[in-house]
Amino acid sequence: MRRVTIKDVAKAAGVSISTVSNALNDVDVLNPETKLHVLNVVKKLNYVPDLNGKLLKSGKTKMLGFFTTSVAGPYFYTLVESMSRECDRQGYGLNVIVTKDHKVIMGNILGGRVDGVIVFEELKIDEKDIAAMERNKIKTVFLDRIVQNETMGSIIFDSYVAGYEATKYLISLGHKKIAYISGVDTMFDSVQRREGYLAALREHQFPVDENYILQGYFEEEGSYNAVKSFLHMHPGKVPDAFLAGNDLSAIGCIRALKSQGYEVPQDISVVGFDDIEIAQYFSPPLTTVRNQIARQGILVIEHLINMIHMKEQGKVQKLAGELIVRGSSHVKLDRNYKV
Amino acid sequence: MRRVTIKDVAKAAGVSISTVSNALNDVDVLNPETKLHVLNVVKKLNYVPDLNGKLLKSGKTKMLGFFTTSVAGPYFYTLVESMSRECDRQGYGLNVIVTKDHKVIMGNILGGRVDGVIVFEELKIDEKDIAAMERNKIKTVFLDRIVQNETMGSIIFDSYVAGYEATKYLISLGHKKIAYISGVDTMFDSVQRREGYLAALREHQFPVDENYILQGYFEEEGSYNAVKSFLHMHPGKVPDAFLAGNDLSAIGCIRALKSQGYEVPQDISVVGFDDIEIAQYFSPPLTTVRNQIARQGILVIEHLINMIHMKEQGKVQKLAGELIVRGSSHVKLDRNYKV
DNA sequence: CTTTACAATAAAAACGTTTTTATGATTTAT
DNA sequence: ATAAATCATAAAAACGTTTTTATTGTAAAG
Repeated sequence: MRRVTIKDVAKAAGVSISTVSNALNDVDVLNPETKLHVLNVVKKLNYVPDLNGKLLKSGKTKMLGFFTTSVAGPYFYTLVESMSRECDRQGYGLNVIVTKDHKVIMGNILGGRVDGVIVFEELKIDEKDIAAMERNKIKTVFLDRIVQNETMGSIIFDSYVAGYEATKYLISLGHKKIAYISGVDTMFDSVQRREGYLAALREHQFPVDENYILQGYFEEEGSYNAVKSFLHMHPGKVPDAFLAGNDLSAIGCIRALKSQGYEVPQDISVVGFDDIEIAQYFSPPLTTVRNQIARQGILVIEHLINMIHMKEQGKVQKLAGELIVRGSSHVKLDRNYKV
Repeated sequence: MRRVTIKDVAKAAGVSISTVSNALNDVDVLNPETKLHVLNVVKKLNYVPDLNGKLLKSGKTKMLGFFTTSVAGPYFYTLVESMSRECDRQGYGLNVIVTKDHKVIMGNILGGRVDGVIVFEELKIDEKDIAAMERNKIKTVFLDRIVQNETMGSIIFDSYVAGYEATKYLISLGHKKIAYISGVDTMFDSVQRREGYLAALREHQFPVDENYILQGYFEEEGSYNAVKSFLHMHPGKVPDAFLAGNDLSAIGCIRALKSQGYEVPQDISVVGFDDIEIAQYFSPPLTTVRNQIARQGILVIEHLINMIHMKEQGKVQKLAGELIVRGSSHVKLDRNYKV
């Protein structure tokens, strides 16, 4: 049984296909009776317009494409969920393409299957690809790097501000000796967070002690070792607080502190970044700076659709983090004051 | 700057468009020299075939559509991740449509934008819709209900067996007063699990007490409240064990129990379903029945693509769960026995 | 040599729409 | 009363491909 097309409807209704099209698309040029008649035939034949024929003519797919190497984990599903909802709200669909196949990626992007593109996928799309996309005026939003031109923008987290705000928060609790557990020095986020931390210290005229910057490699184990060996080597200068490069580091840090008999947060406050899922279930629950993922998703779609509608050119937006205060941080207690 | 089409390539290469098409699609009818020449021009002009023109002709989009009301939470992202990978492996793309708009859903399904459909979306698609899909021979796999005909199949978890087995496990630990924290009554899984639970009770001639069936709505908060108010209203009949409709409910349940001074698992055992990521990090680590979600994702795509390739007719597959015993369950201790 | 077969390429049809242009019948204006 | 404007609908073109059919020119067969 063949698909019912507009032709079949036209024949059955005894009109031309243009009349059927007009009736369906509410073009007010038709005799109301004709229109009604056509719509009745449409219903009787269970006709549903083929979207492919439609889009071939219009050139618009009403679909956005999200290209990524994975959708696993809380970051991604929150992002996808939020993007999807915003797409739906604006009458678009979201195409999630999970692949590492460069040919598939570029074929889909340049092949006109989507009206706009969201890219999260480190390193795979190189300068040449971006040039090709720019040439074809493919509207694009990048999530993992900064690109900006007429048809391309970026929405990234402001790790600098996050580091700065987290440090200021610790200072506001009365802490004076604040250590930072660094991640990987080649990573943008890690460096930015540290710079924010240093800026906050400088602003308050706190001395910057190089020894207070540990290397935790963004991992629980690395952080655990770094903190433990620090405590061992500098028993006289135990910090009031640790700012860990991410939540995993914070967990490692807390474990190390506990193993040496310190209480968190009574003796020492610890703050992390990311608000990973276990953060709230950890003991103590982590104070951390959360990426506003859902908000990022909405901004991405808004910006993309604005570019598609030519209401906006590509721009770079930085999203501030959100401090979630939980149990791992505490106002500094006077040493002589017994709880 | 207009899009580069096959016409432009033909003109630039001095050949017909059919020759260009043949060169691109590796039809071995062309003079090798001609082919090479054409491909060079293609490269020079940065021509990329428009997928829409292509699919209009072929009638194949090489896209599968996943229709759902949400992608949030570990179940969905694991499923989407696994389906995506399998799609990618088989040369398909996955279209994730998150919407509650019935018109959008049916328009996309019947509009031929995808070659196959995966549906997870309670209640929205009714019998009439299914009839329309069957009439149009839309290849479909349902995840939340049983449908079977030539072009439609289902892959579901055997929640009944899971509920039954989990309950039997609790009974085997010596528990007698087992409560069930229900999810949403309109959801197939929730009902099935409860039926399995009831069947196990009946099999052991345990009385079924309606008060022991709480409403947790598949959420931590809902479960927390349900358990807390139960303990408040029936202080005399505290259960030995709770079977929670999913892991989130189990967590809410344990929190509620702890807040009232009960120890898990020493005083009360708690078992959940799903084995979400935090299940193993929770304190205590959750005993739970694991859905083989990743496996389900692969089976879905396999079945769907088989139907598309006419290698298979619709079938119903039930996937058994797997009991993961962790710290939240414990053999029943005699009340007089002091640990 | 002429016919037939074949190879290589070009031309045309098709996919299902929307949109532009054309046509014929009324109505309005002069 | 005739030309112009309007209305309702039909016909045709277009979107970018693939596929089918047609047209060459050349080689093999008789």
